[in-house]
Amino acid sequence: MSLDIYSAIPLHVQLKEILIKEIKCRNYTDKLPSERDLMERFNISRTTVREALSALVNARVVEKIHGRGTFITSHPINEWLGNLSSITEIIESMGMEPGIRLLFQGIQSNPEIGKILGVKEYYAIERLRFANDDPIAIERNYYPLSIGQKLKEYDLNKVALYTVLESIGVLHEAEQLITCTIPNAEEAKLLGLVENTRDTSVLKAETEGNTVEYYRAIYRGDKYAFQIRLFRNK
Amino acid sequence: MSLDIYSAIPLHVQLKEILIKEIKCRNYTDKLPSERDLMERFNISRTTVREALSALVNARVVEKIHGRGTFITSHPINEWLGNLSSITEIIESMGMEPGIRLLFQGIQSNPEIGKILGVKEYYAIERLRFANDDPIAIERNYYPLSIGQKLKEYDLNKVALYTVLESIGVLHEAEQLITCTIPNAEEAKLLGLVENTRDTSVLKAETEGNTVEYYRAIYRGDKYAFQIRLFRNK
DNA sequence: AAGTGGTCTAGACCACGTT
DNA sequence: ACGTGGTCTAGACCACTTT
Repeated sequence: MSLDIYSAIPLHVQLKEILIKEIKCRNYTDKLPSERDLMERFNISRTTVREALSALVNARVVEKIHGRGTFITSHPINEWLGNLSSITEIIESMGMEPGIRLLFQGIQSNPEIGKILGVKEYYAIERLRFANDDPIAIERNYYPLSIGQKLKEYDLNKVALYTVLESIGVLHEAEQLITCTIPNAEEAKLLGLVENTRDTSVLKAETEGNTVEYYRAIYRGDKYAFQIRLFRNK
Repeated sequence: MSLDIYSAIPLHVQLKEILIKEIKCRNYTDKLPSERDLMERFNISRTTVREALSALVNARVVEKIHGRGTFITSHPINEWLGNLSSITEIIESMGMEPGIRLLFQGIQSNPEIGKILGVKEYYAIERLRFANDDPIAIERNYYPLSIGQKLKEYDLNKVALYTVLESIGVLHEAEQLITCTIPNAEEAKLLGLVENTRDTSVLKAETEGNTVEYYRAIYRGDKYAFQIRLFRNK
């Protein structure tokens, strides 16, 4: 793996992505190579190395310790687990009935997403989430094709996804590839329920006298992931 | 306002703090000086300027637009205000009675915290927060000694802190130095109410049949601040 | 003493947006 | 054309940690 100095993608971004991949592949047990090592290995200046590392520090992927080195904060799998079923859990805890409708299931090849996942094609599942019959979010999950093959057999209109993943024994591999989004402002409007207030990160919906608020809550990796927080007003 | 090159505080940190101050004092209506302007004004390299600005971008205080300049995202003071009293507000909005008990008030000198604040000694206030007589959080606020001097005279068992800060006219300076934490797992256990579930960022408490959940929610500035979200389960 | 990250410089060229 | 931020270099010295 090396950098392409003719690429339009900045070197520090390229390096960052390589490091993320290597961390995910467990190439480092705990500690990353030193900044000067990376500098030599990729033939770039230390500033550029530090720029890449800064992004990772910022994304909480690694942590720097003065005089000791750069360390992987934790393998992010466990944290993901909590999020997988959280929409259902939170809706339930509000005394509302969670619902799911499958929008799409099959192979996709969006280059932007493929780049993040590190593959060309992937298995996508898009589902509309409900709380008391009110659509509140679009959830998207992306998996490697191998896992998608196994998912075909299940009725994803009813079953919680992570239950399926667990039952076919691929929960841990699958986790790293999942992204889950709430609607952005445009999508939300299409759903007919959301009014953009301050910025795209805080949305409000009025359903049956209940004000439901959405917050950006979880930052993961180098891209945003979203988790829903519901507040029932009264 | 200028930089002290002999100070132990890095130049980019000094610059960052000056810029924060100037933003809060409304010295800029919308747009910050260009990187090259700041470079000349403070006699530092552009790298250092960019390092300071990066921290502000990261903290969502400013936003950079390629080819146009660096812009203030929004005057961040109001948002802070919301957080200052948010614990009280949220408890009230749940129909519960908020309470406060002062645990400690005085000068402290924890090196770790001092480092964050950029001083050796600081004035600390630790308060236990209640919802319906149930302790739910420990709140810690740190201030420069000058402000602490003035805070001594108030009964912090009763008064909302930000009301005091406002009345003595130091709200704006104080803001940057406040940190507010919910109990970590260990502390929570000492409070006798919380069971750690998945990780330290999600805690649950069962009080009088109500399940209360705590979430890390808000990232502000260069350090973490925390905001509590309560969910009453029916 | 050696290795690590932290800070800082001076200068270069590129890409984008406004005038 | 000009000003802006974006990227990148090569080198320096400091502060902290381990050996």
